[in-house]
Amino acid sequence: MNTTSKDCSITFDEIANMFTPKFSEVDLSLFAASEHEAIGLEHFLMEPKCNRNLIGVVDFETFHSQKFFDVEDFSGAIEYDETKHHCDAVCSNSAKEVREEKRESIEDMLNDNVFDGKTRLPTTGKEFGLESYLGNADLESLSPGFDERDYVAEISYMSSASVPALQFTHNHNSPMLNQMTVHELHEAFKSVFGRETLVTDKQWLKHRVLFGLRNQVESDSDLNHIKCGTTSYKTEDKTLCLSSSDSSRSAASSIKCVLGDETMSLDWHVGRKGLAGLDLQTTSMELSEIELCSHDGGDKALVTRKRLRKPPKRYIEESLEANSKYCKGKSGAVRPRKCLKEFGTSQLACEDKPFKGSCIQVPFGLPIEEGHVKINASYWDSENCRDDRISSPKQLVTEPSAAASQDEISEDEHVTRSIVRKGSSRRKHHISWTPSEVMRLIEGVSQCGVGRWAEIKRLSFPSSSRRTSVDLKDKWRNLLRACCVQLQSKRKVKQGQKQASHRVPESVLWRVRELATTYPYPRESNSKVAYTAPISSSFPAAIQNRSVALSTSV
DNA sequence: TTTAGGG
DNA sequence: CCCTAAA
Repeated sequence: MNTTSKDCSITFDEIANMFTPKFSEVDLSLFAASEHEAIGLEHFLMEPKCNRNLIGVVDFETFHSQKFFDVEDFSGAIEYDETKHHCDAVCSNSAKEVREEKRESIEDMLNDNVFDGKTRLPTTGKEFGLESYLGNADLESLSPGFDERDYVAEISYMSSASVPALQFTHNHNSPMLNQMTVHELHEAFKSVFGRETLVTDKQWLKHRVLFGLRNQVESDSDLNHIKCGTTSYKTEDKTLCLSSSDSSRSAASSIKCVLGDETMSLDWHVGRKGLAGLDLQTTSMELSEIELCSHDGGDKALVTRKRLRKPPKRYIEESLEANSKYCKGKSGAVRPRKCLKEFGTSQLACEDKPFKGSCIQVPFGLPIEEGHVKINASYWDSENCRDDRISSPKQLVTEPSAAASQDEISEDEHVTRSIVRKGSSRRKHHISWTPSEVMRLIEGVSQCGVGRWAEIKRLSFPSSSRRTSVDLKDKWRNLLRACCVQLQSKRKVKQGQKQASHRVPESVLWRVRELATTYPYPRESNSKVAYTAPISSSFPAAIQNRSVALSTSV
């Protein structure tokens, strides 16, 4: 957008400034159309009267690169049905109405299409026709009955005799036109547009002639393309067009001069680029590069300019991944295990950070954190009643009582809800161990022994997708730890009921201990065994019996 | 794949 | 719970 202020001297500075902040928010793809800005400005802004509404036009041209050409053609006296149609419709309104309308439409357009960071390249012919027309109408304060074919000439009539305020540096280098007198320019204008103009300003005439010529040339060869309105603006061969353009012989030569000029204006670059037959999208891309090149560095290495491409596939995938992950986490969905490896590091970044300690498996006997799912005594009381069959309607997360065989499902439900409750600070995929699971784990350990987690899983957690052997191992480790801690704390400090309610029932702990002694677990077992010895005397009879039964059953 | 162990 | 090394 800097280009705007550059290209358009003085008068446009203000406008450029107005744009600058907006553009900074948009992604670079916007530059795709920036070169048209210059064109559009050249084309329309030369008109003395148009300053006030320049913004709309500039924006429009800027961000609708495709349309630009059509606009050009339109003003260049091209038979454009679509445009005509709209012209007729719009012309029924008063000039002021049109102006307001156009203003609004352009603003909307900008808001909708530009500032969301995307330049909507594909546009329908109708859309374009209307918009472009409105843009022009506003500029020129068109009167009813206006015919698009006479558009340019009309501008001449309508415009005051004041000197065009805008000058464009890249148009100053047309030797031929520069040498022409006003009269000659008028002649040229006439030959190009088919009618005369009252404007006597040399610069204005020069620009008009240039653009008119160009439009003619392009329209001659590209009328079909233009008619589509939506389609790419493809030019076959500019040179051919020129020679075949008999509507203005002198103009043709002028164009040649321009083309041959070193300081060829950007729009000509555009035109040439278009020759390559690129489709519109590509073309606009190229154009943006050109624009950037010629204005930023001024170097001519147009081709080598780094493209402002869409983000690489990988980037997109990662973004999507992140988004979906985010959604998943929000909804508390249980992620399939498989995903773990696929998501790898990025997952780490997401999950490990917020986790940090707040998501550690609730250690039985330890005070449970605020946000955690609360397992009150009743939870375990019901558990204690008789082994596997836990149904604890009192759980905070009202889990429907279910048979042990079914609690996979009910537990899933429970877990899902738990996660939601836990909030964002919680680890995403934490699944609380239910009493039934713990009991089954203990059962499994008692039968298979510590360390045979895969087997335990097969026996006690069949078809459970969410408890892997690793999970069992971890849980067992945690149980041992909890057991140790709880017993220890129990000895040291006589805690009130409150804490007791959060504890894993001693029966469970005892069983764990029992099993631990039977199947020593590396490290933990050592320290624990050493520690357990003195306690064993305090075994509750009932539990002890059961523990013995369990341990001996293996 | 499973297990052990660190984080 | 996650991750990884080792078996």
